[in-house]
Amino acid sequence: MRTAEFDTEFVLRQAMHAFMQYGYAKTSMQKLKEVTHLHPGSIYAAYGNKKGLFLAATEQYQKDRNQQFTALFNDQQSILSTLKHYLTVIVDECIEGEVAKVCLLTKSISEVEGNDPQICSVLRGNLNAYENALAEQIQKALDNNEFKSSKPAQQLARFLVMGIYGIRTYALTNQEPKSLQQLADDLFAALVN
Amino acid sequence: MRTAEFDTEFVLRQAMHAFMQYGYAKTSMQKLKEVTHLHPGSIYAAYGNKKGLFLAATEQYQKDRNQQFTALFNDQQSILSTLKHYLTVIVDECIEGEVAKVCLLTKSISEVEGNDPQICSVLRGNLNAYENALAEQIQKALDNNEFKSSKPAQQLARFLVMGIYGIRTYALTNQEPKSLQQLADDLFAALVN
DNA sequence: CCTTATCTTGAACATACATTCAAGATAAGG
DNA sequence: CCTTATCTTGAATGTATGTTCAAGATAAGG
Repeated sequence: MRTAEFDTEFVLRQAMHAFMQYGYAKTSMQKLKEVTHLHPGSIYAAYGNKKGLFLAATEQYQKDRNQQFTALFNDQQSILSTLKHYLTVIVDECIEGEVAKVCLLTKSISEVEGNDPQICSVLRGNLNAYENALAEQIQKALDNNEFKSSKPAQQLARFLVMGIYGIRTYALTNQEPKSLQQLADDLFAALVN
Repeated sequence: MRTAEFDTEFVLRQAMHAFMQYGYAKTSMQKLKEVTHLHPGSIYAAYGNKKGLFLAATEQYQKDRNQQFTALFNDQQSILSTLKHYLTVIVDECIEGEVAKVCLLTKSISEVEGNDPQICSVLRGNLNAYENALAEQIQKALDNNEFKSSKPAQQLARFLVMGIYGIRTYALTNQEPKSLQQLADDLFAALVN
């Protein structure tokens, strides 16, 4: 008997960042070996193949994001002000060069859409859950009378995620912080009006 | 002396669709050979390498899109109603299964961002030109008193392209036509309010 | 109609890729 | 402390990749 030695979270976060930087196809097993400090045998024993490692890394990504999201929205502030702050966090992510910068889920689904239904379905599920989490917060804000809207929370949440996806893509064409922050502000204003 | 035999537009459009479907990395020269009906020697003689073919296909894509854009906005309708119609065209593109479906420019820049500065710079230029073309139309609409806004045309155009990028990405997670059209309507409403 | 420049053809090449596997190492159970 | 199950190691494998190149085909110029 013997137990595995490597730190799963470390391995998955390293893999996750590689996939974010290079994309699914262009992240070679060679690269994954390097960043995880694992030998092929260990990777294949633990995750089956490259796709398995990717899906595990996606799960870790989702976990980390959920934790960040929950931490932000479980503070004592109003939901609306937290939402506004959340948008600036996303804008900052789009700017800073070394880390984060893109959303693993949207980047990957854009790449593999139409080519790998299995991966797509997992990513779609994660992104739908994200939309629902935002809808829940918006519903709470409406219930608290933080703002009024003629539209249901679900529709507002959909508009919000559309805007977030849009900002992330726009950031690939224009990194100017002022432009991105202005988009975030305009998006927030459009949401609560 | 001898002149090339193949139809450039056919070749580039075929390559363009392959890149749209599979992405830059996953579109093999094998596939490109098949869809263009060209032998490697001819491709390499005409375009240098895979990247050259991709850039040429991108140029063709931009030409085709410009033509569509100009045709739409040069009709006799008001700019605002044309814009509204343009958004439904985009929504339809996101839905129909066989053709178009994604924007070659945003899909590609998302894939190669951080890995191929040359391709990125070309794509960024094309996307900025797109934003400027929309800004021009919005400025015209403002000049014609089709609507009023406290924001300059450039800011409105930026918000609009953000929304378009967002709709396209959102469509990867949810293909329901009603949802997408509602996003387009909400986006339009946010723009002109 | 012959020459010559250029295009077409497709086999060949080196490289990079995802994956496998057998040998060696090591921790837990008795 | 020995056994054994499991993990680690890294060389090896077969395939797919982007690219090259030399031979054959063909259109234009004189």
